[in-house]
Amino acid sequence: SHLQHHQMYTPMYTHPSAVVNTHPGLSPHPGNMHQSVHESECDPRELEMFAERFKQRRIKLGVTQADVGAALANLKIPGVGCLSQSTICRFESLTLSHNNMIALKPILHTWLEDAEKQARERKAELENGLSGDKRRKRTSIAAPEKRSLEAYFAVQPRPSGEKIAQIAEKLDLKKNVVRVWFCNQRQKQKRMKFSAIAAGMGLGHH
DNA sequence: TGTATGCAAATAAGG
DNA sequence: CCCTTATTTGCATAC
Repeated sequence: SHLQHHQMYTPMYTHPSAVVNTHPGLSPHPGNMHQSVHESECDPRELEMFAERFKQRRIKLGVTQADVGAALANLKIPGVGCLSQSTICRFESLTLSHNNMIALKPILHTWLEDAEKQARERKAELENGLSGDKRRKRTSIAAPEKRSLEAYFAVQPRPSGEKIAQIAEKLDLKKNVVRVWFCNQRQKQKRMKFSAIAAGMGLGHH
């Protein structure tokens, strides 16, 4: 239960095979992929090379990270929609978790092949009506609302569903947004408590 | 103007 | 349906 360890994909010195799992004794389960397919492609080295080559080829195509992210939706792969510029950027710089890198690799690989193929065919006709695809939306909670939520949290960190609905209405936010906010706030609280303890143990700095 | 990044929403998966 | 824990992304905004 180590929170906040968003173990980034560390390019160097990672053993080719001893990765993937965050918890030695717990369930691995990234969905339920059959890791038997091709494990050679999980090699950090291989990923590092792919990411670099991907960027080179992308630039050669004259496409931006944002373009790639948006274009992924046109690929129409089952569970794949578009991604943000941020994510593409992080993939190229290997600042995503190792598992995340592995999950995204085949998708970006497909896009690259497709894009180069089209470029070859001078198929100059971009985006048509297109993609009824969904991108994960991120709500931006304004400062005033955030302050109110913090005030509610201070008095009651775990409001009932009823209370949450009430707060949501008062702040003009979706109930689910408020519910998730409280969940995330609880996680944050826990992280803070941990780092505070760590600091108290002298593991911190100062 | 494209690219990084910090902070933290949204999701996944087991209860 | 909601929670927790672990993770995956995206908005905003700094380079």
